[in-house]
Amino acid sequence: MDGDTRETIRAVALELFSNKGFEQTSLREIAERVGLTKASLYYHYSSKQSLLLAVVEPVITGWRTIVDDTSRLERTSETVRHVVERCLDVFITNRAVAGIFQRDAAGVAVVLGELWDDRTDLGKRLVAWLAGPSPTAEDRLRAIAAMEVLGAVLTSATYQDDGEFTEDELRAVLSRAAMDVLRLAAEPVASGMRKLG
Amino acid sequence: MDGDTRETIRAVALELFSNKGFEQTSLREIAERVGLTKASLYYHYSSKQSLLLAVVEPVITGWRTIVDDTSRLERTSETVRHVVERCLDVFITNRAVAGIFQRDAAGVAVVLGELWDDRTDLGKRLVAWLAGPSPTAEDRLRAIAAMEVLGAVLTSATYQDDGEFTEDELRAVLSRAAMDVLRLAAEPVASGMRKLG
DNA sequence: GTCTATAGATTGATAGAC
DNA sequence: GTCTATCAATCTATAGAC
Repeated sequence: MDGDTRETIRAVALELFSNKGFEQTSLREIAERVGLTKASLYYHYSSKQSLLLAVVEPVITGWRTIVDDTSRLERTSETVRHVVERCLDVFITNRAVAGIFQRDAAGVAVVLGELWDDRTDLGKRLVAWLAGPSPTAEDRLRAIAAMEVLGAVLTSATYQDDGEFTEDELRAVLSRAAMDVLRLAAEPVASGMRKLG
Repeated sequence: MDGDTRETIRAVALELFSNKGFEQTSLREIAERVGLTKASLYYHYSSKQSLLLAVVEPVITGWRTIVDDTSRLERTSETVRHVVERCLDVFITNRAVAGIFQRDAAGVAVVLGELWDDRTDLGKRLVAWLAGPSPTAEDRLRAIAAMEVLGAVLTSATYQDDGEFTEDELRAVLSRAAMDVLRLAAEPVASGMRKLG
């Protein structure tokens, strides 16, 4: 267990970046927490930027996969729900990284450069798909709002002091709420008429 | 027109803080833009923190008023809609300040200290009211998600490259979307049965 | 692989002349 | 009220011994 050090550094960096923000976290602080000196970090990562990349890049890559898959799908009530749930899973699984983007967007954008623009473009593509073909302004705004709903995965912790929501609650409630925003909620069976549009 | 300088500084700071983030904006940069030296800024504002306060405090105070007013209201479909719309107005009117909170939360939280905690508490109180009395986990999560929907006022600009949404579109669409998330959407008249719960 | 020591740059803030 | 000059702190990053 020796290439372990590199991974330990990455884990500590992820935690600190996520809790305090990227710019607010110094390499000195990371080094202390790992039990090394600042200089030793540079043996494992050539710069603070490369450390951020190690933390962030795999998540963006995964995100890209989802968006690419999505663009090949026809947009129906079922596929939208499927995509929404897949996005939720990414948000839940990668809460920490998503938290970096959310809490320190300003600081991170500068350092990530093109990769940040990539991330933005992926968001745009996803929203465009969610909004459907030849969307009205309302369709596009609701697609954006639906993505915001998924972001509640991250902010929910702020509003709860006594324990968090379970992952199942987040998944179940937020996917339904997002579908509501997109006006694709399943018709309640009791009220008759299964298909209406 | 001489106390103007102080106001000019504030305006420039607001713009830069909002676009680049608080920590990412140096006093040197603000001074250059205003046409002064760094040292001269300190004649008008005693510190970078006090400059941030001048930008941010009035908005938080306004926000507090809304939340205080709200807690005195009984929660009905109509009052919820009213509160949602009032929140939307604050978001729209103070887009720039809200953008500071959203894009550089990490950097701003440290400097604002107790005032940041105040802001957080106001958010919690509003969400608690929106969730209604003795709420389930779903009620609380949906209240949080509804607030996120209002945040689309800020992010919508990111997703649009060709022109922005009008304020009227933001107001109309996002208030309806938030009500959908809260499951308080007006019953469509055509489907009969006005009151169901 | 880890260390000490330090370079080089930037920042928030102050002193004091005008 | 604005300036020049400077301080002290902090940060990323590098050099070189072990």
